[in-house]
Amino acid sequence: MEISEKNKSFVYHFGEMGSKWGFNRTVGQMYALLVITDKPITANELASTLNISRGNVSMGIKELQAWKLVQVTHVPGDRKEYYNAIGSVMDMANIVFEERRKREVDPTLSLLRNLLLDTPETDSEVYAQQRMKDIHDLLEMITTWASELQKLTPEQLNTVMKLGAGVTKILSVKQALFSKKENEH
Amino acid sequence: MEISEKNKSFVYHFGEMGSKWGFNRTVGQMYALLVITDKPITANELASTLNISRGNVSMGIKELQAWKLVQVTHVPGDRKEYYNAIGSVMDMANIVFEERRKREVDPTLSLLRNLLLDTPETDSEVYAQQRMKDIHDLLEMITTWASELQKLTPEQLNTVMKLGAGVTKILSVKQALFSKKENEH
DNA sequence: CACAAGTTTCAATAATTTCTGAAAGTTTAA
DNA sequence: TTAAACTTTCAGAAATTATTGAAACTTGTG
Repeated sequence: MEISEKNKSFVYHFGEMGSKWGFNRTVGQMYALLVITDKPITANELASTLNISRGNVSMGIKELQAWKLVQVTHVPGDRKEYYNAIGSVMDMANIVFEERRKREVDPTLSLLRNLLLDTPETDSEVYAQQRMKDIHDLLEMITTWASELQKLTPEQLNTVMKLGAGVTKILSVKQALFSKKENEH
Repeated sequence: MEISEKNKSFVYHFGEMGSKWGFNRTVGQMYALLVITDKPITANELASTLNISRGNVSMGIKELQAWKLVQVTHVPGDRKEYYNAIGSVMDMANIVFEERRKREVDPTLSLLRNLLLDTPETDSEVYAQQRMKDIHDLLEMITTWASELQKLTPEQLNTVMKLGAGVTKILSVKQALFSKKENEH
């Protein structure tokens, strides 16, 4: 499979980025290539295009499947497996966030809850626990919010996202509604 | 410096987590220890408490300072440097997000903008560019949102977070109000 | 200045992670 | 049932990253 210079720089860049987001370089490259390629690709094509071994591709695909980021398809009359990236870019982001929540945030919350169970004795224990509670509450707020957002339909989500700079305006609208309702009582 | 079993498990856990968030294990441990410790700590205390070398501490502190996550203080009549974690837990989260944006997202956006400059020729180029554009737009949206949220006061932020999916309700009300005003013209 | 009390640097080494490629495993079809 | 066409596995090699510790550096003080 031939790859253009542009696509090459995209693929290499996301290889490096991947390594900061929980994948290794080659897994990042494989996924990047799958994302920008229209038709499904075989393992051998991935290997030769990226100059990596066949075994490495096999393990990388396995990992991407564990992340639910790639799909296997078959071409009639062909025994090879064809791989492609699942869903829209937004879907991908959701999957990665969700999966990292499960792998990193959930165990952290569970540890923190445990550590927060019994009451602190000394001043320094009080301090440490307060910090742990702050971390716990922040993580919980972020994950709650994220899962709320994931409940929205794509259109609703889009509306909310486009809001951008307007968040504060919404707050004032809410304020207005709220005080109005209060007055009606 | 003595460290309780609880604090030890906190510190070790955040050492592992740190390695998924852009730090290495010992830097994560050092930071975790600084975060839950009330009074500032010396480099030698960090080294002996965490069983790591003095040189390692020196490099770790340097990195945490580059992230603007720790501060140096001095005790009168003492030549040693005392370190402590800067700000609230929310401040820390903001700093880490902001810094990762600078280091990872900004270069990615700049690469993508470059790749999107000239017009695609073939169908597969059109497809690749569309994907790159989707990624670009999503990253831009997320960073816009993040910087908006950072501008909010803790209370406002809390309101927005608690609002969650309820944002859409407010939005539809806003929509209604807006079109009413339009009609009044 | 000279020295003591500290911190930083960095070459060498250790630890960890990633990658390869050959062998083993699986599946389909004749 | 056999063989061809493919995929997976995994031990060892290579590459990368983290850590140590001793030497160099810096700074404050008598």
